[in-house]
Amino acid sequence: MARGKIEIKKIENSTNRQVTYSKRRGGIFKKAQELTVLCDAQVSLIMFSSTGKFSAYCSPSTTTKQIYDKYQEASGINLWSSHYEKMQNLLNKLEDDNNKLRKEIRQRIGEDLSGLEIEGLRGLEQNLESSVKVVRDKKYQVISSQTDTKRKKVKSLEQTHKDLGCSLAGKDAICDYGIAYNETLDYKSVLGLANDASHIFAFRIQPCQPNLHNAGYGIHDLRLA
Amino acid sequence: MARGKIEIKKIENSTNRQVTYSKRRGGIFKKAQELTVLCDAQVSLIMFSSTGKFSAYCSPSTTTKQIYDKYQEASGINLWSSHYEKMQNLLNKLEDDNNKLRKEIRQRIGEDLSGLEIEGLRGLEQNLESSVKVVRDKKYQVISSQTDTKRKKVKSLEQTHKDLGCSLAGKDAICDYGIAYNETLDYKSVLGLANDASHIFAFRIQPCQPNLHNAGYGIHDLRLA
DNA sequence: AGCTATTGATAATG
DNA sequence: TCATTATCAATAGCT
Repeated sequence: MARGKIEIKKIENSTNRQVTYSKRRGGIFKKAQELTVLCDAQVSLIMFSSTGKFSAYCSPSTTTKQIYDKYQEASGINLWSSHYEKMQNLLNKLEDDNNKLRKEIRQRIGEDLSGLEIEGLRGLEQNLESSVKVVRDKKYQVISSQTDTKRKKVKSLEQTHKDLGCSLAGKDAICDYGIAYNETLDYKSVLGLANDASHIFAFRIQPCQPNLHNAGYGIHDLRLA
Repeated sequence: MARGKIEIKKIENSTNRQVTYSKRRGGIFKKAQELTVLCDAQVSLIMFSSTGKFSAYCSPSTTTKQIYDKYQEASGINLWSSHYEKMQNLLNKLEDDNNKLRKEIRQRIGEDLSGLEIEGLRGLEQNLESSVKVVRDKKYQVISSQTDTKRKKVKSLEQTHKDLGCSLAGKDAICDYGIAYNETLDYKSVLGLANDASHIFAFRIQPCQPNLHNAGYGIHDLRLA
């Protein structure tokens, strides 16, 4: 040191602290580099200032990662195990969940029933029947809601027409609206002639023909983990 | 330095090199410690001598692992990226799959139908009906197989009885066997009075009463990712 | 950033 | 390895 020695304790003046940090950082880096050359050593030096600025030195013959890997071996302190193990556990859990979910779906679509006894089959059957009922009810609900909407729209149009005084031959006009109404309500969907949205379900299957199942597995292959 | 300056190049004399290493190592550690205190810095210093001896310093306010983690962030060099990223990707994919599977199951049990249009509902309904049919067929198959087995067993027992010459009043004996047969065949399961195996399915639900669904979610909570 | 008086580090030696 | 010490290097305080 110079111009008087200093006590080794935190420099409270922030500017002085920063200046000293810069100077001494340079000094240590130089020392590290000299040690590397003079003594054929491998050095890794990482530092963060009080403001969070980071600097690092590493001997040219190696890398920071290598030094830390060697450090782990030498010290017996495993730097990654906690992270790694956590991830591994989470991974295993997710894979396990996934398999259970896939198996459940497979049973729900009528595959892989061999593991089930009579009680299980009964339970599954009842369960599926309940589900069908819910879906069917929902479907009817949607249909009737759609029908209502269209009907109201037609009525509203009729009213508008009347209000405008556009008097065509009354009977024919109503007849036309009737046709419009029927065309607007999507016949195909009500009658089930189209099934365009079935891609939502991964399984567009014929459960009695297992060899055909794969065709519809767009999203998940239930056989893989 | 002292008693004459030295050139910064590898010290060839091995003993001198070792001595210098020891001295300078102490010097750097002292400098690191001083920097830590004076400037409130965080320092990690790891070094290996040419003979493989390792020494390390770390600021008391932190750990080598923390410094290393910070170093990775600051430098942008992810030192375990190869392992870590692969795992992270796999993890994300599994979580994604998981969510899709859960959603699919939720729809298959009649929950979460709000996202489906009329076409989707039709598809799901048909799909579920197919599944019910498969399960029902399988159930009947199991039942009849069980029945056959029992029937054969009874016949075999009758035969044994005859062969042993244990002649009770013929008619009564047959009647008794009949009762035994009926008792052995699990009535409860055939009639659906018991449902013991339904724990296989996460959902023992009444789909029309969503507030009751949770009760049966033994394995997976489908609402969580 | 430079400067320099002063202290600290250390090479050579015992 | 340890201590000594003559030198050189690092740097605190100042500009």
